[in-house]
Amino acid sequence: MAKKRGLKYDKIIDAAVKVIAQNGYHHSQVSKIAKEAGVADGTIYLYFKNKEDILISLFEEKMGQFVDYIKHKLEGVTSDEEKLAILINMHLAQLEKDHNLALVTQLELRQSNISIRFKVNEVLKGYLGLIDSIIEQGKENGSFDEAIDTRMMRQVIFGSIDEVVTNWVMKDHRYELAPLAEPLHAFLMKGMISPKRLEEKR
Amino acid sequence: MAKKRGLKYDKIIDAAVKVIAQNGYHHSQVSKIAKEAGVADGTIYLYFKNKEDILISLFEEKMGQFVDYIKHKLEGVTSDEEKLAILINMHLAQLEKDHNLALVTQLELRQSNISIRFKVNEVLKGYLGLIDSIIEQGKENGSFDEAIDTRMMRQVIFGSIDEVVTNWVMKDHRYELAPLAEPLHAFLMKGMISPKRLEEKR
Amino acid sequence: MAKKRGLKYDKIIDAAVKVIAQNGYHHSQVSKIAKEAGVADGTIYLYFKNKEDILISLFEEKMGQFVDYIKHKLEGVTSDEEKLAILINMHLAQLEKDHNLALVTQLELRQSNISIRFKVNEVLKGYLGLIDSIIEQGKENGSFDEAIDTRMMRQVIFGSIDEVVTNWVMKDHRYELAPLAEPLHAFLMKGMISPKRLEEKR
Amino acid sequence: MAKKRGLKYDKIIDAAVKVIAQNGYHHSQVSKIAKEAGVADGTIYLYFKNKEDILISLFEEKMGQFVDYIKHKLEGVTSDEEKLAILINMHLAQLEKDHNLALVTQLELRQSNISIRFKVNEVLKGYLGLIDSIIEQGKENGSFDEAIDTRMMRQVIFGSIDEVVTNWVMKDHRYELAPLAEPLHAFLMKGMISPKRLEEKR
DNA sequence: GATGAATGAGCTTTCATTCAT
DNA sequence: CATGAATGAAAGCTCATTCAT
Repeated sequence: MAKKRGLKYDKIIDAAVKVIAQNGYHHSQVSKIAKEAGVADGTIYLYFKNKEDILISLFEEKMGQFVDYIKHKLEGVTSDEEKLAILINMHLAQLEKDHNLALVTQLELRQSNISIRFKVNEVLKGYLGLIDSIIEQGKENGSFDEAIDTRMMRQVIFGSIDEVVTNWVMKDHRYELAPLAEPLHAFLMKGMISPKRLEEKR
Repeated sequence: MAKKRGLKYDKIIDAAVKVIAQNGYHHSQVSKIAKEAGVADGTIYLYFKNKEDILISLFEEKMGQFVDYIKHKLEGVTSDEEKLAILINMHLAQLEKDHNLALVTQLELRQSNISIRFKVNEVLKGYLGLIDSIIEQGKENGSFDEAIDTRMMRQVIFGSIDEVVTNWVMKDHRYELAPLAEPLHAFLMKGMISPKRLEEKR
Repeated sequence: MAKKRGLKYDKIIDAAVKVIAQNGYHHSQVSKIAKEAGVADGTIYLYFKNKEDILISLFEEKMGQFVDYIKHKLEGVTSDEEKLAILINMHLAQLEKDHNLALVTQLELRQSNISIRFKVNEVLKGYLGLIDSIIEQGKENGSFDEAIDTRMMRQVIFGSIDEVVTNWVMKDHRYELAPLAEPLHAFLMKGMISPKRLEEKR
Repeated sequence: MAKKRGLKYDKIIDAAVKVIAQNGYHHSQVSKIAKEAGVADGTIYLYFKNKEDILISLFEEKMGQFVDYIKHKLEGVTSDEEKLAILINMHLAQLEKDHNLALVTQLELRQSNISIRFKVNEVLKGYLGLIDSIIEQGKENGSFDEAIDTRMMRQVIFGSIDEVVTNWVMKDHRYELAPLAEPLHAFLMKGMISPKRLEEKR
């Protein structure tokens, strides 16, 4: 029933990001999104099951691109430390490039009800899995401290980045975000680096 | 008009925590909270300006107690490292003690609209300021690395703790939370400790 | 939740009969009924579960009065033949007195969906049971032919009266209805009278 | 514009009967009927003016066949009493043979709005006229009581049969319908038979 | 202070119908 | 003839807030 492809599908997704960023989730009526997309209200329902589905699809779509892009950037990189650096950098850079998207993912998407939150988390798993795999590989390669619990390390990494971005959004994007990647990476590395590798560095 | 004190004031706050935790934010009508509190719908408006005000007051009230309690625990503690350990420990322990409150602060409160988010952030500033002061003092005392930006360090600390708690809540409190304080503290300390102090440790 | 009594309850029922008779069921918006009743839209939902519930309650209310009234008229009547005469007469006379109600029961109420039809039938059972008891008693008393199946006889009686009323409604009440009671009764009696009683009559 | 003939015309009519019987009138969207008929939504509008027109045409078509078939069966029958017996029998037997059609004519068709009801009644006139002509002829031939009003007699006949069928449909076709024709006919005849003929019978 | 009946604004979704291809 | 993607009007119901008692 709901077609997940087509020119209008993309138009509606983009309209939704814009309208929700501008008006907030609770004031983004379907009719407003339709108008912005240049389609009739009913057309929305040819492409999406309901209003919730717009939100989830929006996140799936953008998050998918996001993860794919980062994976692409990581290809060929051998240093585990650098991998983490690239991930943090891309995360901040991508959201800095699209203020509206940042607003939606950091604030509006979290206003939705819990059933959406769970679906969002499902989508997020792809990204969290990516972080996990970087950590695991680093531990195997002897780059990262084997003693550290992967889940905890991932929570610190994702929680830190997320908090940094949210603070930036709530401060109205008044400062540059990407430059915060380097010190954040440096800080995290001090906690993650394996004792042996630390020794070598001296 | 809205009195911020009284027996019924407290009853309503506690009813709100319970009702929101049980039913979710979007299904917590004012009438339901009134019923749980054992007062009439209209009575709510003698103590709170509107529904938003219940939420914000709830957070102010609980967060205030939370911060006061941690401040109290920190009194007399001289080691900066230990201060941070206590803060993390208290944070996790307090929320583990009250599942309902954890549900409300980690998930439900964030579903409200942005104007509430900003007011909640205002309340949160007291707690974030506490973290900042621990960091600053630690830097002054030579316990923490002076080179690290205080804001970033606070974002990492708060973001990490918050992510750890949210994961625990979304996993239905299926594991113990407080034991996660120690490894988290250890991890963070590796990134924060001053080079000089690190040297001494060897 | 839905209060089945009160001044406004009656006002809404009466408004519904009027509005539905005038506009037809599908063009009788809840807001229109509320306006006619002189209450707010939301007030409707303090007294009725939903729009369907107005219809069913309307029928319950009116049918209840209808059956009670006929039962009252039958009190003290001993002749089974006369009982049937009174029932037919009352049925036609009552509906003739209230054109709007006749319109609603004969046409509009049957436009509703099947779930309503079944509930309406449930309410109707009280009336059909009354007819059944007249038949049974007549058979016991030797007034009516024992050989005739009660259910079939009731279907003929009710079906005939109903068809007569519906024809009158669809002909815009352009002729008098009550006078049709006598010939209808006479006709039905010829089929129902017991052979023995018939013999006596000669 | 709307062609009343063609292969697809019949396909759509039959699809409508099936879909309405299965899903109920209010859940029988044009698109569903189109799908069942194996044509595009738009094609419906090449054969029918609008949705109402499908319903009316359906009834015209089926009712026409129905009346033709009964007329055919009545050919050559000379006894007026037997004519009525055949009519009742055919009426019940035809609907018993097609449960879907019975569902549609007895319940679903009556859920449509009043303008349809009037058009349906127009179509019904052919059948009612047939009943009328049997009555009139019977009165002329001295078989039926001349004193009885033809319209009333027809209302009793049609009302009774209709009620019998509706009861059967609402009881989910749980018993056999055709066997009810004989007692119904016998009952009606007792009221209709002319006094003179009755005398002869003794 | 306390009550709770009443208010009425606000929005998602369906589906008959059209028309460019 | 046939298609089916697109249209857009239309309405039931909820719930925060008020105010007469």
